[in-house]
Amino acid sequence: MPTALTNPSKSPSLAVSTVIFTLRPNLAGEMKLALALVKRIRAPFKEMWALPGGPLLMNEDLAATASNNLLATTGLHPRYLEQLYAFGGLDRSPGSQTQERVVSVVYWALVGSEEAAKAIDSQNVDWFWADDLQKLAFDHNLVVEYALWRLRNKLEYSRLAHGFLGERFTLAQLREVYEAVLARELDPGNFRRMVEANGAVVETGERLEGTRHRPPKLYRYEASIDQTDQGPLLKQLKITRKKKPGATK
Amino acid sequence: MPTALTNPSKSPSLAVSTVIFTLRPNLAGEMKLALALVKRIRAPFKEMWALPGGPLLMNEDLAATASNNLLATTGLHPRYLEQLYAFGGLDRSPGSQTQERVVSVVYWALVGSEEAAKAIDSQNVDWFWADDLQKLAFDHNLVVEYALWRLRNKLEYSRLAHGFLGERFTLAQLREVYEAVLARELDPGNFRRMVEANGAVVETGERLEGTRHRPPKLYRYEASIDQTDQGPLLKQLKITRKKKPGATK
DNA sequence: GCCCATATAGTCAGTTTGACTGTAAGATTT
DNA sequence: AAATCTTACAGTCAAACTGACTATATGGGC
Repeated sequence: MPTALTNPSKSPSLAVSTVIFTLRPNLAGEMKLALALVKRIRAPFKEMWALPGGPLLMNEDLAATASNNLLATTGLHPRYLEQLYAFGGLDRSPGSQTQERVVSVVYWALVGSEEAAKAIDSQNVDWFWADDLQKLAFDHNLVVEYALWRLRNKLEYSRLAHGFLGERFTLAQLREVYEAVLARELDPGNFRRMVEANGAVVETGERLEGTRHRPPKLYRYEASIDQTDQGPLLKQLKITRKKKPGATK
Repeated sequence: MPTALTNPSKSPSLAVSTVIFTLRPNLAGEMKLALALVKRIRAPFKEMWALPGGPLLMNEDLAATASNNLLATTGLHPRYLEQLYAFGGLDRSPGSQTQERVVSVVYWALVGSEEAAKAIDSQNVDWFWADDLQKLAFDHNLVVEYALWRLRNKLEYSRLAHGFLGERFTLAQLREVYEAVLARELDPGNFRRMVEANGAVVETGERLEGTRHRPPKLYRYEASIDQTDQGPLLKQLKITRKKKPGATK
């Protein structure tokens, strides 16, 4: 029987994995960035933690596969989903000479904090702090590191934070998201100035009552300003909403 | 015989395509951004121009496939090569119900101007201006648009321009690259200030002789500063670099 | 009422950015 | 050889931006 390398006419198979981020309060009550991992139940890397994923099916979009996978493992729907990278090295799995070679298209996703809290309920799925990660299966440490880097870079010039928050939020809550993702404190005044200058966040007119201090205003994202910064790729999605037959790109 | 959609257990096959950029002088002698396309010789989209590409072989890296493909079609070696995106929609090819579904991992590459000039010599391969593109096969117009967007965004905070230039170059030549890629004019003084502040470009001590005006200094890229900005992905290749340059005078 | 905690507003200096002006030096023209 | 042309290179100025900081506002708890 020919091994993978002696049969180069056969194409490697495709899988889709997802780095699922959320914010969770730690023991001290601070919001920290966490991600969902699943425990492998078979070789290779049996018993180690890994990113959730699965094969790409013939009748499913890449993004749909990621989304469905996310739903299957965590029971959640992503608030944000973006392709990260396609990993296709020859040595991604140990003993790859005799095994199937797999190319993984990795997505990264954000899920809301409240949903995430009550979501996972399985021995083999759990949340882990993003900044203090053990050795994971395959090349998943590198994958996570890259996803973290992308998340932190994109946060600045997009409305990514919305993926962690509800519809209405105070500036302090928004700042808390930024602080958790960037893993450093931000000056409240300067943060307010930055957000107001951006213009993507507007007042709702309401205030959050019930605090033991001055009630802060509630804000929301201005829907018309969608600067998620994927460049021309968003055209893909918007155009698919059009009617089916004979449509031109 | 089951078609693709009725046999979802089979995984889609994998291809690698590449957007190959170079700079070429137009009729007026100005450097403009161009890209290499190949003419399709069979259906679908027969006779239309498309991005060069081919299937992913079992014993080749994703990047190696892109690089080899580039060499096969243009006879050139890339000066820069980076993964762009994995395109895997269900409707990428017309009549996809009865055909193989293909997921394309797309790379984008830079090749030097001089090499590019004497490279392509085939009826079915040619250079096209990036800013004035006809309708291409498949979803390749979208792919090119995205590659263009990435190139323009990355140019600012990396040493991408090196991919178009020789080892030694004047600031005017470097500025010409920027102007061609960004498709707008830049102030020479401010450009010089920006480059000097960055620190990745240093004087060689030589000057370019033979011009009909004051001879400009020749510069080169400082090899130690490699800020191509792929985040942690570079660790894959080489274990180097830790700090960002940051401070400026 | 007073105090406390946070919201919100404003200040200030250092840095960056775009537009612009001035001077240097080799080649070409007269 | 002097005038002139063209680009290299240097410097100025104001507006915008940034990080650090101070001051005031306003509810709840006492």
